[in-house]
Amino acid sequence: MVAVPNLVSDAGRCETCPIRDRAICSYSSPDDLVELDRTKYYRDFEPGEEIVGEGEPSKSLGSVVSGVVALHKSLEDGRRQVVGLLFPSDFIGRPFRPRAPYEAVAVTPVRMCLFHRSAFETLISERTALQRRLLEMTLDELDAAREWLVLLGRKTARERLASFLLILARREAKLRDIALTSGIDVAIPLTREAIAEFLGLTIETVSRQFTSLRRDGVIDLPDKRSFRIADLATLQELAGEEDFLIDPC
Amino acid sequence: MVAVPNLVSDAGRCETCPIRDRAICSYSSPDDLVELDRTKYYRDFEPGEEIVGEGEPSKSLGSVVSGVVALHKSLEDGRRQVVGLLFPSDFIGRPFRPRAPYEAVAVTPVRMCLFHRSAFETLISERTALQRRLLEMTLDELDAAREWLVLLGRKTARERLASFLLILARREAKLRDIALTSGIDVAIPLTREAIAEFLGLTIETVSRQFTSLRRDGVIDLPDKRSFRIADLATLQELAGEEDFLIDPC
DNA sequence: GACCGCCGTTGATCCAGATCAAGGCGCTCA
DNA sequence: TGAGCGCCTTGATCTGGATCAACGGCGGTC
Repeated sequence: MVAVPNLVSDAGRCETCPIRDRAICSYSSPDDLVELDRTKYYRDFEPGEEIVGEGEPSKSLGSVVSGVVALHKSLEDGRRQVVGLLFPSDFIGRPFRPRAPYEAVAVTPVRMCLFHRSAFETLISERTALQRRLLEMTLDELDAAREWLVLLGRKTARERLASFLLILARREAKLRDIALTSGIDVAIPLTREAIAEFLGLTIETVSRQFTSLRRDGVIDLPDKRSFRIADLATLQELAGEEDFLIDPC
Repeated sequence: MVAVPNLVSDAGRCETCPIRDRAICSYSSPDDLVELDRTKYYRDFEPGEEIVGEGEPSKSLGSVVSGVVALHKSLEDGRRQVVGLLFPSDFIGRPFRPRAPYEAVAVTPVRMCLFHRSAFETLISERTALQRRLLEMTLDELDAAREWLVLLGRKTARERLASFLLILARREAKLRDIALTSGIDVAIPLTREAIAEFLGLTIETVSRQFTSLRRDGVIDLPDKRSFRIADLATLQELAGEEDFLIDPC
């Protein structure tokens, strides 16, 4: 631990950024990029560390560079629901509104590319490419949230887990630039508890559904933090939607 | 019934529009407004009439001027979930993406202020006030959708109905420009079935919860299409969130 | 190398809400 | 005026997932 443990002094320039072509900056001109480069800063977070507090005024906002972030909302009595799962290139924060209506927590080690709120609000007002990209990303996230409403409102526990596993598998396939087929091995970056909070279930039910899908030959479970698709068709049928998208990269 | 029954030839100009100061045009300059006025057209829809089909390429998009619109998504076996309830000034449609991932249906008689897709995409690219406003409205809708995720993921049937009734009551209070207090009378513009599809419940459960809230002195039910708040504090406590917003007008 | 704490699994039981079933009420239309 | 129908309510029963409880494995630590 050093004095300012999480501030990354120089982690690279925008041109070589791994999320350059998918994040909020992807429509930005070289000229814009110089400005972004000057204004941005990186910060790292430990698993479990809070990135934005629920209802707190957040001073900064920005993109996930690496790792996984969960957005939580809670009821007073402690019931919790994950309302969003963010992967690299996803954007966190609400320009033009100081306080976030949810809590953002690092699920894995996370690196964020951040802007101070006021600086970002200036940037986005002046650089229309940024605004346009943020609008598109927000519309995609809204579509994804609405898909999730169907899952929470109407799907069974088994269907929910199948949907979740397919999201992870699609991400993995896209990342490794391979087709989504039976046999693919996929990492599960969440604990059973986080999965339960995401799916609107309890941890016990999630565990039982894992076991049940394995017993029925839909998936293999080499260990607790990964799975292998044994029967893609069945998994897709269970998930109930061909072109499901939660993570609109 | 005339030849073109739903097209409203001249229903007014933008300056006198009832949603002028809340809709997507609310940041638009007088100059912008002239352009909008020239491009827009009105169309009326009957209750039950489809405004946009699920997965269909939609040729137009625009704002709800009056009435209530529900956004539906369905699973193959017919399970349905309402993923959004839109009131006057809310915007329907997805610029830069031709097909809607949901079905929009008029719940009451509805008047829409519409633009042809290509005309709107040109407009929004040229007029940054429009784009900025659409971004804000989309961010608000995303927040509202995430509130709804908590409702569907974690709330009981009773809490769900209480949350729904409070949304209606807040709208009514704002519309009539009065404080939200016990005693307020509120119209219910939805059938029990539509409410059930919104709350992720069955029609029987919704009906039972209405009866139960009435029996417990939380609400009165003068008739099936309205209610009166008898005990606001209890209703709010049940809903579980002080500053709940689903309709971000 | 024994203890502890965390995470996940499994079993037993319970219960909120779904499902199945039967009317009731207020319309429209013949 | 009464048949038919849409909408809603109420009752009886069933069940998927929650809850309560026990335990197993595994990594860290003294």
